[in-house]
Parts: sequence; C-alpha cells; structure tokens
Amino acid sequence: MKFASWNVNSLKVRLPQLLDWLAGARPDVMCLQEIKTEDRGFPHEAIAAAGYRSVYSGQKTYNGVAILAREVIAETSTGIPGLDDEQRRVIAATIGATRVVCLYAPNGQAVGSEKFAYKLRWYAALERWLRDELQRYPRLALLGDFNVAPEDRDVHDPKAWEGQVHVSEPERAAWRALLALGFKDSFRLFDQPEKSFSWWDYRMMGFRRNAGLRIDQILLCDELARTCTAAGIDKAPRKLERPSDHTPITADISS
DNA sequence: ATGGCTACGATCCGTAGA
Repeated sequence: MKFASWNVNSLKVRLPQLLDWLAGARPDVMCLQEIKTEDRGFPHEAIAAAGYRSVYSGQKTYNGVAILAREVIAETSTGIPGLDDEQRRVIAATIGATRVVCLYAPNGQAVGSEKFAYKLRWYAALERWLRDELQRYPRLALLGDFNVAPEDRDVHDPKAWEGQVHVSEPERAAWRALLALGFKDSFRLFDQPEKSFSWWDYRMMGFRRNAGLRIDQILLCDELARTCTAAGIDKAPRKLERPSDHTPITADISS
C-alpha cells in the first residue's frame, strides 16, 4: 500500500497536476488538504475517471480536506469529536483494514495570537481523540499538513526561525505528544537527504533557494511502522508552472 | 526594508497562508 499526502492549495487550480501525479505515482490512498472548494463543487467525476473513489469535507475559500482511494472507502467521519469547529480540517475513513486520518492543522499565524491559541486547542483535542482511536483501530495512519516543523533539521534556517510559529516549543510539544501516543514519523524511519522540506515560500524564490520547512508528515502506528518500507518527498510537482507551495509526501507499507 | 507570492471573493483591494 502506498500512502500519499499533498496540500494542494486549491484543488480547482491544481486538479490537472493532481491527476498527472496520481497517474505517475499511483498511490493507493491520497490525502488532500486546502482543497478550498465546497462539497458540491468537488471534482468527483474527474477523480473517479482517474480510478479513485473520494470522500471530502469542503469549505469555500479556506481549508477543506479529502481522501482518495483506489479501494472502497468506509466509515467516513469528519472533524474532531469534542472540538466545536466550523473549519473543515479533518476527515477520517477506513480503507481495507487501515484507518486513515487526513489532517490540516491550523497555521497559528503568530506565537501568542488568538489563532495560535486555537492551534494549540486543536492539537490538544486531536491528541485526546487519537488516544481513543488507537484503541479502536490497530492500523491507524495520520497524514497531512501538521503545520509544525518537528526538529531544527526540518527547518532551512533554524536561527532565523527560532521561536517563530511552526517551530515554537509549544507547537513542537503538541506534535511530539502524538509520537508519545505511539506514532512514528515515517520519514525518519529511513536515511534522508539533509535539508529535506515539504513546503517552500512562494516569495523570495523560496524553492530555488531551498528555503523550506518539513511541515507535512505521515505518522504511523507501531503496526504500520513495522511494515513501512519507504518514505519520501516528491519535489517534482513544486517545479511545475503554478505549483502549490507544498509538495506531495509518500509512505509505502508492505502489509 | 517585517516586504517579497498566490488564491480567493470580492474589487480594482483585503484576508489568509507559512
């Protein structure tokens, strides 16, 4: 099973790139974030024609998440139980024997802001929920844009970013709390090139300078991590005309 | 220099992202 995740920053704009990428990479499960489209405008048919079923929780202008899969998608749920939230950031579904959670964590804007407080509340609710979900689902995977660079090696210029949103200690602690539940960061199960990132600022030629952050991750429960054979970042879509600011990430599971 | 792109929904600029 090949899992993938991509913050497309508007599915409407990126649909041709998504279809091309699916045809080449052929993931079994694809999680999308920032689709920025309402459910009634979701390109269900184009994605079906590419061989994928889809479930989604969309929203106009902002946020919006979706799960695509080659096999039957069951038990779809949206949002985080116990968190009253208008923003469409979470969708979960079962594909085969695997439970998949697609996440788009809040940005947080700036440390100390109201949006930062919301980000930490969101993470606390996520952790509480996943603690229960791990009991229910022995094969649980979290894929998405976590909006946290977990370690300094996930940051192009740690000095410049020190203490800033996405790298601050409260955010990193919230992210590590997921590992403490028993998840593994699939990317770090393998040797990886230095300066590996999944997002680059549109401004200041961020991609050309490799001025990026690794804020997109695939977290696997122990059972899935044990059978994970590869994990990586595909930078190719970031080089296209009109790219998303994020690029797809993948993890392969042998079971 | 606290900006610089990009997408969106509403204009002919403001909000948000990271």
